[in-house]
Amino acid sequence: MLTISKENYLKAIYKHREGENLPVPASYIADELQVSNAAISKMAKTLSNKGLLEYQKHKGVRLTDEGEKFALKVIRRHRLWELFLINVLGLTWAEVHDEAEKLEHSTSEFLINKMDKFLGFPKFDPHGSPIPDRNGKLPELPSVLKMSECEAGKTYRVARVQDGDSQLMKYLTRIGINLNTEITILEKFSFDHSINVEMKGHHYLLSEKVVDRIWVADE
Amino acid sequence: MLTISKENYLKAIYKHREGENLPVPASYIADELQVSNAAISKMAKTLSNKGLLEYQKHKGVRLTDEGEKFALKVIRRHRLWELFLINVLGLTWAEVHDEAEKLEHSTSEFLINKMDKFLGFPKFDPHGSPIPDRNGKLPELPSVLKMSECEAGKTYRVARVQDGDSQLMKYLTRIGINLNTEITILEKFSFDHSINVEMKGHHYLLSEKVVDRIWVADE
DNA sequence: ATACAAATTTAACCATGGTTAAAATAAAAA
DNA sequence: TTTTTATTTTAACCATGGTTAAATTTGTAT
Ligand SMILES: [Mn+2]
Ligand SMILES: [Mn+2]
Ligand SMILES: [Mn+2]
Ligand SMILES: [Mn+2]
Repeated sequence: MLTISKENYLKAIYKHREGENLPVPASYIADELQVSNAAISKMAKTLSNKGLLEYQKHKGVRLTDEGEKFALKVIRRHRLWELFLINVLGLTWAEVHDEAEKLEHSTSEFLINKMDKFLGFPKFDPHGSPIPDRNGKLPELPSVLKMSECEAGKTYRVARVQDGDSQLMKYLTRIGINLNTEITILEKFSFDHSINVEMKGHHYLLSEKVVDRIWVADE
Repeated sequence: MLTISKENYLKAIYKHREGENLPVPASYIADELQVSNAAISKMAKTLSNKGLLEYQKHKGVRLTDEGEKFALKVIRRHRLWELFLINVLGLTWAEVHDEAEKLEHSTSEFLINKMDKFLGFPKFDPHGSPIPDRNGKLPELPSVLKMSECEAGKTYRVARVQDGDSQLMKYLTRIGINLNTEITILEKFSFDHSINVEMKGHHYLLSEKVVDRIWVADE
């Protein structure tokens, strides 16, 4: 069994690339986990000695197959917990991430499989992120694009949002953005990358920070 | 927030006395937490400096009011999790303790209160142990006696069992002992403290180890 | 009262996962 | 190509929560 710290490192590394296995720079991990760069260098060695990372000095780290397996386990637990807390206990979009961040390290394989079954073997979590199955296999991903790359004039459907920032989640809830919400792009402003949209009869000017954290699909 | 270790220490100390606030010997805690006596001495100082324990060398430790408050919070989380896992996910009597032992340290006040409400503010956990409410108040305890102190010839109802040993829990399940099971004491053997009982038409010889971990009430 | 045994505490040590400050390396600019 | 800046690594240090072995205290028998 890995420690909580090690699980968080592997998850952070996986999240950065999510798909392609490109080297992840130390500073990204440091930022994500809120620790110093020095801590990353040290842990990179440790995890690399355990065979979970490929690590060459000054070249960032990459997950080995073994490392990826562990990362996917943690992500599976995280995402199943988020869905479970919403479906069963009625928590909100904005509330589940922080709870899942802790529960993901205290959940046995046995328990998470029970939860998975209870939920009907879901393929996506409440933020639209894919849930690895018990073998670590991800579902086929729908084709999505970042809202910042949308075409003006077209209408899209929200397919995924970046969770983790509960402020952002509250804001989205507040203005009524949820998974599958239909949004029409009215105008894109290149000087600050904000986007003017129409949604349920209302107009909103969404800042760069927001449109960079929402993925949409053709309706 | 306390660390996982500190939460476990406080819980272990509370569990030893469960009611009267008598000093708890170091060796009991060491045994319960599977650490050395030396670790207990050190932690006793630490927790006493934090105002959670009264500690005088060679005289054991006692929880302060503050310490007891924290212990009860951990116990609340533990017992609510056990009930939740049985009621919602269908885990068994024998399975829940170990899961709860980990989840109890990763559950926010917010989440545990949601669970409490979801379960209908239960007063007892699946093993018959009382659940502290959100203010740390315990329900009134039913009058029970240890099975080892029962009278031959009388019939009792199982009111509480000591969880924590999953082997024991499996054994009890195996022979059909559950909360509220009716048991008639046939004969007590003083030479090894075993007891011969009748239950659902079957006879069983229960060892001292077993009868010492079951509490019953008059039917 | 003395000796012995048991329980407890101290001392010295260790692994883990952090920190800050300095050194080294890589990348970007001049 | 040289200089400057940004990133990463190393070094020295620290807190936490463990360990074992030795010393101390307490309780029990003689
Ligand atoms: Mn999340
Ligand atoms: Mn986490
Ligand atoms: Mn339990
Ligand atoms: Mn525990």
